[in-house]
Amino acid sequence: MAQDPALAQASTPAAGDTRERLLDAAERLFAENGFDGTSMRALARAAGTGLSAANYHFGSKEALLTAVMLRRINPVNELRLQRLEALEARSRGAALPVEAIVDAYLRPVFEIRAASIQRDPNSPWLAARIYSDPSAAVSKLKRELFIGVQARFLPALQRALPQRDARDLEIAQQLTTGLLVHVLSGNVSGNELSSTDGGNDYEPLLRELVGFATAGLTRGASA
Amino acid sequence: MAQDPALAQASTPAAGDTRERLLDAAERLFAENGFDGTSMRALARAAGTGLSAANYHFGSKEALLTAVMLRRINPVNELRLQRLEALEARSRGAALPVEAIVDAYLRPVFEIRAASIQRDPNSPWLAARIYSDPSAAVSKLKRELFIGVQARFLPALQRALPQRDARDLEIAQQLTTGLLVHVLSGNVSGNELSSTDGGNDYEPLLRELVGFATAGLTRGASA
DNA sequence: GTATGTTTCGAACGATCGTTCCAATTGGAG
DNA sequence: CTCCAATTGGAACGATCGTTCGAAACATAC
Repeated sequence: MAQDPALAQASTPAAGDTRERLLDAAERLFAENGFDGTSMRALARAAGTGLSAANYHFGSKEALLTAVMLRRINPVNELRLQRLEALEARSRGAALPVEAIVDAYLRPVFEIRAASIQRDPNSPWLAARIYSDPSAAVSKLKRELFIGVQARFLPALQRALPQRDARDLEIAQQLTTGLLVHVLSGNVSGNELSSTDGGNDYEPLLRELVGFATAGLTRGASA
Repeated sequence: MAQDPALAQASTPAAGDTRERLLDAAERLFAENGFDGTSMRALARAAGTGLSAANYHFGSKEALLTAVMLRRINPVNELRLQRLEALEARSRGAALPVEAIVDAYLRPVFEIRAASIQRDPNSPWLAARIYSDPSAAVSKLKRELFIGVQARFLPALQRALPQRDARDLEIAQQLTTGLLVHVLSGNVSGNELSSTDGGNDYEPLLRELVGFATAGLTRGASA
């Protein structure tokens, strides 16, 4: 049956973005119901595709999870490192302010989310909630994605706080990550990371977060 | 077939502690693999019981989860409130040191775990890891169990830090809970909450935790 | 002894899981 | 047009899920 071309195009919706729609749906559902709590069927239905499309594009549920996490985390980590390097380039070897390091570590998460929301107000951004998923598949990925950046930021913190015990400082750094995860998991009230204001209303929360972490890292040492 | 009485008794192991063994196994498995990632069959096998025993004692998987969490959290919350009241009774209306409030909030978790380990070195203590479970069943319980105690501690913090904005202070309090959850989730290296030293080696980690949280809560205000 | 209520177990139920297979459809290249 | 590779949807697979059921095994009171 001869169809209107525009309609025919709609029958294969938006031409090959099935893969992206699957990623979006997976991100949202994994975040809301966890990895084990999300079925491939619910995922395919949310993406508006058939069940086998997900397995065709990603091979398995676990591979889909990996793709979801990498898509969100890689830009964040790149921006983090870029900020840190910019700070170091400007300071010419001198120790950086702790608050600047913390800001370079935390802010990119919110910035990239805001950019994502401005592109699409309905863009899911619950990826970080996945980090608290106890599923074995998640735990494996989690470490790999966090450890690289943390290892890069730790020396900067040590140079900024030479008087603090290196071991304690490492713990404090991991606690900072804990703060971030807790916020992004939605466990902090007032965490309206919604689309109002184009996702740019994160500043008060981020400020509290940076201040809290900076204070915790510094601790008695000269700020 | 006539059996040795001791052997016959062993066939019904330890006489009716099936319920407790189910709770222990559930706590361990829920913490390791999440709520959705733990099957009733794996749970029964770990407890050394039949599959239907769990449903007989608890009625459903979700009810079992509730029982697991209540068993661990109630003693902790009671001890928390008891400590806070003791502090207030001694100060006779004066504002409490922030660090003392934070200590009263965080320390009971580690103390009760240490006591639990001394009773049974193999005692599971991963209950708090459940808090990071994104399962819907967990989320529902979580708020109820946390909110009561937080609401009791917040006024004490506000009296101790009257110069801080009440709203920011509430966020900071929730961030403190985030620190605790992150530590108990095993995401902080050096978190060897193992049975060595009878579980009493938590002091360095707890000290870092209290110090971090206190600094974050206080922030610029006079300590 | 019998009777009663509690506890445990193994089998089975229907539902849903992740994955696989196959036919149908699509979009270009020759 | 034909042909080919990429993509999609629907049916089906075996496995496992939470739960239910009925028959044994148990302790206890009479």
